[in-house]
Amino acid sequence: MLIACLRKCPLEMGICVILYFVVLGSMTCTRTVVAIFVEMLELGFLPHLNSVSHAIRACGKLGSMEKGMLVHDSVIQNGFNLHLPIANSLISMYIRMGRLDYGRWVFDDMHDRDLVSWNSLITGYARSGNWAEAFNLFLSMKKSGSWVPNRVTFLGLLLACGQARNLVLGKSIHGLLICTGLLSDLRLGTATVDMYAKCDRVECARTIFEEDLSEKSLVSWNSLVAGYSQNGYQREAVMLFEQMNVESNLKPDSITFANVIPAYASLANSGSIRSIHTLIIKKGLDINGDVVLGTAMVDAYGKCSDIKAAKSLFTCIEKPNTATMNAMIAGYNLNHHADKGMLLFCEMLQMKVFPDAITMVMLFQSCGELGSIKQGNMAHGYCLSKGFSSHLTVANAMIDMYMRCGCVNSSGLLFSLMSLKNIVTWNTMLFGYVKIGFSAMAMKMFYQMQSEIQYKPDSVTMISIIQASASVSASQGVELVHGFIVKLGLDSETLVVNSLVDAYAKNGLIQSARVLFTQMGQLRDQSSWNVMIAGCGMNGQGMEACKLLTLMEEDGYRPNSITFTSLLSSCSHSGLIEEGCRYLDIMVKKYKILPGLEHLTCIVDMFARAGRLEEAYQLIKSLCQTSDGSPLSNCDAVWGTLLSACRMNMNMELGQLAGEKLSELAPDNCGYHTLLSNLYASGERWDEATKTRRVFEDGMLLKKPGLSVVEM
DNA sequence: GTAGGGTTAG
Repeated sequence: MLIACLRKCPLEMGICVILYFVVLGSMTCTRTVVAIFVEMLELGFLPHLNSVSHAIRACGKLGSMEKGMLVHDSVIQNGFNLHLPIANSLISMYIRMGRLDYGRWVFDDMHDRDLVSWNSLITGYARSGNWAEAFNLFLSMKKSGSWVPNRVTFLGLLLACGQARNLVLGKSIHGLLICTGLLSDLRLGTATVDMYAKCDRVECARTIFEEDLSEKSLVSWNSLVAGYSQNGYQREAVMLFEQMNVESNLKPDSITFANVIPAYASLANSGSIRSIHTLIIKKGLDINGDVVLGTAMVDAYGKCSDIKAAKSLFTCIEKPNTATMNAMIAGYNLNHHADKGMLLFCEMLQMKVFPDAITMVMLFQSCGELGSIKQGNMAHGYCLSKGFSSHLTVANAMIDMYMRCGCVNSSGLLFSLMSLKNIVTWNTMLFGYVKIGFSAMAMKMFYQMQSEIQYKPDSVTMISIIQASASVSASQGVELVHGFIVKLGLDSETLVVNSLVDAYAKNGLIQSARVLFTQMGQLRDQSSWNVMIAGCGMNGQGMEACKLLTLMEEDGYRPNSITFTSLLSSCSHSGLIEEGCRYLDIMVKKYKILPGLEHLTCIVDMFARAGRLEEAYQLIKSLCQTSDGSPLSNCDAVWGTLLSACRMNMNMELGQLAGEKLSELAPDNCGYHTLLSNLYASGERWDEATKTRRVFEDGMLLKKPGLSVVEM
């Protein structure tokens, strides 16, 4: 309608209409600006310089390459390309459309350039991740000698430095900003904070954030939160986020959340992730529409073992992308639903969401978790066909998959064929060998690794080697590896030392374990205490274990579920029944920890060892049910322990009760049926023994393929 | 006319 009217109007009218819509500025108006301009061209009007400029910007905003090129054609036909601002507009139009190649073409074709031309292209390259070209252009600009970089140039360069993690150049720009006094500029100051954060120099970023930024924007806070979060400083990220909410009057946006959520996820439990979720909704942010935010939340739920919440959020995300899929598959793998992870991968292909190298890593994890070599081989084939197998992390995941599936030779072959390896490659092989009991092989690899100077053993390597050494030459092995650890300077790593304490204790060298534990001092964490308590237990020093709990509390550590498992097991091994019961009571009443299967099994085992089966039975009856009287899930293992104890003590009556309970709870489990049958047999109650055996032989078990009778 | 910040693995 409007265009029909225009046909009858003079040129000036067209320009006025264009200006009117430019001022209005909405997307529909932008479309109208382009439509009117194209119509004017078709009607043969010679466009005015001003309207050409507006039309170019409108095309960039619209992202229409077709219209953009049409306008570009008219520019050339009318010789407007010689006009510097018009050529510059064309460059930014193409950059906005993601066509840097066209932008560069316009740039190369220009007779005259100004600082804007250079800046547009430098920033364009930096934003698209081609930082090398951004630096090259900057050098050419300096070489031409006509231009002095301004704040826009520096913004582009800082962006490129961050992406390239080029700290040397980043620092020199920082220096230039100090000399020119530009650091006080909010945007430049923030960009400097961001550059240091991206180059893993969070402490420099923090100093500038606090000392040089007199005013802080939301982007300033977000950059620093991201810096902490992405460089492994989770606590600092969370603390800064909370500080921001208290100190500044800025409101966190979706980017703030996307940055801080991974930090919360690696620190917190699912409860606090749920509260973050509520907070996001309260702030009115669109978690389903913003795929980056949604993905971060799916991942966080997965990491905190709340797979239900992860799935229900995942299904609500409107346009899930590759990262979203990867996060969901990771969640499934982590929570023992690798089968679902694999299914999701297939769905992903159907939905035409294309897998990337990370997806491949996740897929191999699923195959490894399931021990499914058939699927693993298929995934390997897919990887080869899509060219992912040259990725180092993908190849590492593949080695791990073959190891987990028991195909040691395939892993070995892959390893020997890899021209590019890293420490993770070696660690994967080492850990794989240790897990399947090939300790000698692991030790051999460790020595081989040390002969190749480019691979320096790290704490992960040493934790595998500690385990391997213990089984290779028992006590001597641990001491030998301890020596290596000291030599490598890894004796200040808590995880490594905990592992050493554990290995000493497991090999009966409780005195060495104790000395090391005492030497740890500040290095001790909660796990150190747990390991030492368990170590005392397995060396028959139950009373020592109990004393350690008191010391642990005095040291300011709160015992957790694992602590009590170790302690109860210690009491059980040392026949300390009264102490065991007391600690169970302390665990429930003082520390509000609900007894899990592992605790109950220890307690039953403790009574059973002392032949006090009746008490064990009463205890299970009272503890193996939830508050509404229904049985606790998976509590068959506890009844199994009792049944086993009954057999040892020839207690027919209780054994029968336990057996009945088990046929209710785990009718499919061959082991329990055999155990009961053997109990009857040892009491010479042959009829019942035969009957029990027949129940499960005639029953569903034999109909299940793959199940075989396990003799106990 | 050019302008800073985000998700997934190891």
